[in-house]
Amino acid sequence: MHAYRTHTCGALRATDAGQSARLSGWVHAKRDHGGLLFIDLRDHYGITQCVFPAGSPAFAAADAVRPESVITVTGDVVNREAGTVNPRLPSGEIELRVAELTVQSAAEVLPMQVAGEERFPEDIRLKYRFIDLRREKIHRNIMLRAGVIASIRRRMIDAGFTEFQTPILTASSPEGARDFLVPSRIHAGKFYALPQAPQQFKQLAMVAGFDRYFQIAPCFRDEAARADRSPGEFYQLDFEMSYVTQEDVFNTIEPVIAGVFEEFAEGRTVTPVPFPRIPYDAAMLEFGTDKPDLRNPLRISDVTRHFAGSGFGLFARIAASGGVVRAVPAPGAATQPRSFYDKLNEWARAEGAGGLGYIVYETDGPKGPIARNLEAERAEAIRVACGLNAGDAVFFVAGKPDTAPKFAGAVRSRLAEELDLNEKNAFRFCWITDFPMYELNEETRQIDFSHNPFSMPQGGMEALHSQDPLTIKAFQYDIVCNGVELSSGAIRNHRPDIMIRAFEIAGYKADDVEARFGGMLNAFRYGAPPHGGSAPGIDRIVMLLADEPNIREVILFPLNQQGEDLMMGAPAEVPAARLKELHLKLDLPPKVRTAPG
RNA sequence: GCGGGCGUAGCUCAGUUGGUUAGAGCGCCGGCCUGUCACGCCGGAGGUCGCGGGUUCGAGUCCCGUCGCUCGCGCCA
Repeated sequence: MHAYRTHTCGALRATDAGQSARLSGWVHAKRDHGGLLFIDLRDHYGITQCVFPAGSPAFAAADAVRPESVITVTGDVVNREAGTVNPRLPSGEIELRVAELTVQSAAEVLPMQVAGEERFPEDIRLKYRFIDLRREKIHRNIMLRAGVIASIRRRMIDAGFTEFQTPILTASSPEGARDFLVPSRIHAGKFYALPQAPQQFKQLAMVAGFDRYFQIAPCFRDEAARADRSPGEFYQLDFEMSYVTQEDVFNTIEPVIAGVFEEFAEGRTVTPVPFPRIPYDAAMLEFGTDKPDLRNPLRISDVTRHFAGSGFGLFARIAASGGVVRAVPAPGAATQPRSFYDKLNEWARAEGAGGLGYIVYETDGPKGPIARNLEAERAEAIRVACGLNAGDAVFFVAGKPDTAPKFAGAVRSRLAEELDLNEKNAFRFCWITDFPMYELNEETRQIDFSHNPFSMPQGGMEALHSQDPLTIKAFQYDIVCNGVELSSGAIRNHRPDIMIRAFEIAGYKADDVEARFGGMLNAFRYGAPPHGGSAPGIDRIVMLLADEPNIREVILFPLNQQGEDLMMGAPAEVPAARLKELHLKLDLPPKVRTAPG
């Protein structure tokens, strides 16, 4: 018989009754009945109940063993008597009658329990992650993550992509977030940077003629954490394709994403391909955000013209001074009590809005403070414009064109929650397309790139010379699922002349561009294919599929919000000799935290 | 960098208007129990109420500061 096990703890069934078996695993739970003792033995595969009858030699050993100790037990597989079968356990028809018990590793008293569903504080869970990961939910999440990544690899390879590894020790990225730096020992005073994304490498792979690249790529950014953003590092499905238009990219990656979600959907519905394509401007109008949750059926409309010159003075004045009025429908809300409207108005004020006006369309006409001052035909026109019927209501957000639409988006989310309108058990995807190439920096009054400066402007060189920069769109797109931005991508600018002009508009001189992005520009001078791609976030995909609001629930060994590894003790101080070797001298701020607590 | 919330036993939490010896459940230790399955029952140990200062006859409770955790803003190709 094998030294540790003949079966796993999830393997034995009624058909195995009569055999002898050896199992190894953790003591999940122990139930001592005096003359009879049960141990639920757990491993990666499942749980098997082990019985230690009175007087058996293993009884005393079982009595002494603490939960989460690792033991090996040998005995006979027996059918459970009628009435003692556990239908919640796959192995619940049998149990192991133990004759021999060996303790492989005795556990000390635990800082947190594995059995049960008690919640434990994050710092304890992270410090004892190896115990936390034994718990069913997170163990399953990590296995889900592995399954998702395997599925992505299979589907990408089937779609003709090749996986490459790009450097981890590389040069500082030209844009975006703060880099993690690694000092060079050989080159005094110089630093490597960890890649924020393999952006330039994948583009260079296209220039090198590989046609379709992908990688489950680690990315490093020295920025603050959020619930849906892990500090320091994360993974993305980084991919790039040559000789493609934006539609080619969409048509290629949609089946991969939809396929992965369908594979792990477990009864939840997935948007069929092709995913809806929503231009940025339309998204900002209808949803008040560039990452709309399409499970929410509400659509915002612009009703500025209905209030312009109307009897409702407040909105008329806002309309006259260049402001906008946005309408958020609230179907069926006419039956809501007055407190419903008051509560929302209070919330709006707390959020910094002036308030939240509304019209309720009763069977005998429009009601509410606004309706009293608004001409009946205008109220009727708004009803028609918003597609409302008697019994519905509509809320209004009025203000400046840059803030009112976003707040209307918040109202849309809030109303759907309050009225319980969001579709359940669904993954609703869309593409957001046609992002603006540039935006006006409110502080400096200068024109900045609004997203990636390496995106191809729509209209190419001609647009850059003839159009108002703020009206130029880029071939830049996001995938959004249930209000979560999964990825952002673009058709890249592969033409040095167009790139220099694009940077010129954003205030960069040609020399600066050459100095900062010379490597890539140079590559584009020796024959570069038109190319584009994207990079969906792996962690966020798994979060959605696992239905977890916190990204740390889908990462094996995450850092805490302060970017510390409480288990390994990172970051850590290093010996003076190592610093000297790296030509570094510390210049610490006055208050240095030496030890936690 | 800024703001909200939290901090009481190993863990989850309760703790009245500031009042005398700070509680419960889980866990731990001991005892009882032959069919439980997060077993049950009885008993026990376990506390610098995050830390420091202040107000007060008296502080877990009020005030100030500070530290930690967490959520958000800034930031995030």
